[in-house]
Amino acid sequence: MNKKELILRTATSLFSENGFENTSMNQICNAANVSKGLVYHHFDSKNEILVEIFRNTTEQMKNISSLSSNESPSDQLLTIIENFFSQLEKDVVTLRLNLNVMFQPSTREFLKAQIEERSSLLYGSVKKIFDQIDQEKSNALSFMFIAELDGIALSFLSIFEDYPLLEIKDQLVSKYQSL
Amino acid sequence: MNKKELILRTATSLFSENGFENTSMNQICNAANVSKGLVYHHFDSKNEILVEIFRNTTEQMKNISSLSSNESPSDQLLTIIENFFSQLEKDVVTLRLNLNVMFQPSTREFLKAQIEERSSLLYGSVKKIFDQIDQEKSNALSFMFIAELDGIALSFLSIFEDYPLLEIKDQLVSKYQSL
Amino acid sequence: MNKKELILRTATSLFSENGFENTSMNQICNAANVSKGLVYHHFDSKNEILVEIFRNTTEQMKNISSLSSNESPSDQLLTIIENFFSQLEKDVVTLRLNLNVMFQPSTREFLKAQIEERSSLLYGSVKKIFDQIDQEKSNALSFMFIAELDGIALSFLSIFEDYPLLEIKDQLVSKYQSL
Amino acid sequence: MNKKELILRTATSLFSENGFENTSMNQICNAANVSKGLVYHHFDSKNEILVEIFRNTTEQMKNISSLSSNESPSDQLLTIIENFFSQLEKDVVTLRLNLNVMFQPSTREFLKAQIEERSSLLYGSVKKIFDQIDQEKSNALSFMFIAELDGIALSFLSIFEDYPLLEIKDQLVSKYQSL
DNA sequence: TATGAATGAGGGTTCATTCAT
DNA sequence: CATGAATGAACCCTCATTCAT
Repeated sequence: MNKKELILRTATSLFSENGFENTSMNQICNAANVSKGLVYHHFDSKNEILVEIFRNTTEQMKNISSLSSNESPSDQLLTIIENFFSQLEKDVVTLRLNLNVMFQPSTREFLKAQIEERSSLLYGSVKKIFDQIDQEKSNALSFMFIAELDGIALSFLSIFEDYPLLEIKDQLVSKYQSL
Repeated sequence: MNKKELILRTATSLFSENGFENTSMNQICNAANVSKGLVYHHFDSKNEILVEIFRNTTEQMKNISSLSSNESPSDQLLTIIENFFSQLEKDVVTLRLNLNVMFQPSTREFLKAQIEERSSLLYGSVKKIFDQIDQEKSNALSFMFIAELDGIALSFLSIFEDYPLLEIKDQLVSKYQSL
Repeated sequence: MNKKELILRTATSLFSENGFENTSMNQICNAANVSKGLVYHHFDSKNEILVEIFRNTTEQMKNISSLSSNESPSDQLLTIIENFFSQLEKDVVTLRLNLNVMFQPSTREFLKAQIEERSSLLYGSVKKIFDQIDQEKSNALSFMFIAELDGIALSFLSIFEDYPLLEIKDQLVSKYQSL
Repeated sequence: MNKKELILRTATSLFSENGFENTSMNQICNAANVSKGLVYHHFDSKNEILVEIFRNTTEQMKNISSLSSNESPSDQLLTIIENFFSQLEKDVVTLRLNLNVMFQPSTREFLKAQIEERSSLLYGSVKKIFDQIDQEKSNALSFMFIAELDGIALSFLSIFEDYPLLEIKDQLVSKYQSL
């Protein structure tokens, strides 16, 4: 079995559960049943582990979002919404880690480049869609659309069990399919 | 000036800037030009400082939101929106600290009670308004409304300088004033 | 009892015995019967301890060398020689530490300023004497004189028990008193 | 090129530059572009690398010093002086390494035998010369002569660029050729 | 010869907290 | 109300060395 991958997975779940700063290298080693030396053999630093986790996630996002389509604008939006909600249910771990890391000044700092890459990636593809709908307002509309998704993710993560995910999704779908 | 207040203010700005976990008691003492003993005279622990900061902010929020009104539902929403955006511009420090603290599992843990109080406070007042608009969907509409605000705050904090705050606000206003 | 002084003394003897790099903070703490935290309360880093030790020694050297005199040049040289040999016998610990630290690139690096200060201090006072003896050759003579002392210290430290310190001293004295 | 030789050379220059304790096996491997396994295939330990470097240097010294001659005592001294100064200019790396290693208690310990061998080698050949000059004082004279050379090396390494090597050499030459 | 994954003890440093004054 | 010496556990990281391939 690939130890490096194991470390990465273990770290991801620990970072997500305890937060990056509150996860020690020792915890990772113990959880992965691996020596400290090995972790540092594969990764330059604790930061670097997070960077690699982030890099991988970004890569996945790219692959998903690159599926260009010939659908109508509103259908494209619906696809994004669909992906977003299924992601939300499937991978709370990654979501929680992302938010933790983005609002922790120290981690945000050294992930800056990647965070910005992701932002512009998402913004770019959304903007392209809204350009077809309303050239003039497309900027604000794009930001609004993204803010809605972000806000839902944020609320969902905060309340979690009781969050009416389905109702909210219907709300969004009905709003954007009529465009 | 009151030393306790001074410590509180200093801690707030440091927590916001570096994150709670990355701010040491030493830093607070140095920045406030105060001895360690004094800080522990006023506060039981580092956690307790954060708790008190949070308590104060919550208190302010209560005062603001308690301004009950006889306005129409949409006007009430507009008032909330108005408050929200002015708060956004005025007090980025507090906003950043809130988000940092909410997505850090360790801090989230011991602020749980207060976080939930705030949530239900906000949800309660918003729900009351949407009940007047659409009894049936009011739950989803409330969550959606809150998600929009949260999402805007989040995006704003991420992008910051270039965020089209005014356009977004107009977008929101025009959406909710027509209800 | 002054704990800071205790730490300093303990560190000096350990550094001298094991070398700076091979003395751990743990060893210092144990030997001084003091907690790690206290050491870092008084000193910013392990390096800083060495810097302070060096600073103190430099200060002592200054006090000794500043005793200006109205003696003849050769008598002044004899005084220096006298001081040097008594120092050699009295404080092997400091001597060994100095040499260790000066020929360890890492330590030499951060003590650079002080090492240079000492060098020029010694050179300055020796040069002043040789200027009175032979203006033209005073530079080379000074360097030669210093080299002799350094070389003796070095050899003495290497061989130690069997080193004919007295004979060597006589040799030097008879050489320089005839000037 | 012979990999073992390559490792030896790389280690020599790294040890000289950073000091023995501050050079890691990893650095050596990277600098020599060689795997860890290979280094440990050729050398039992890090210490053993240093031992072998030292052994080689000692061997060279032996070869040089064994050139017995029928010259006059003072001419023999001049030859030694000549060799010493040319060595000084040619191979600062080795000189620096030697001094580093000799004043680091840990390394000194396991090189003890070789260091003593060198000392007695040098002392022996110098003593033999001074015996011809002044039987009675030859011991002190020998130590003095060696101390002068050591001291010059030491000063030279400390000051380096600005050291008046030539003047000093002249000084020495004129002193010993008149014997 | 040659590689590099894997170990684990130990390195320097930070930090919230306590307590005598 | 105010100081700062003192603690000790925990932190991230380095390192010489081993071993299967």
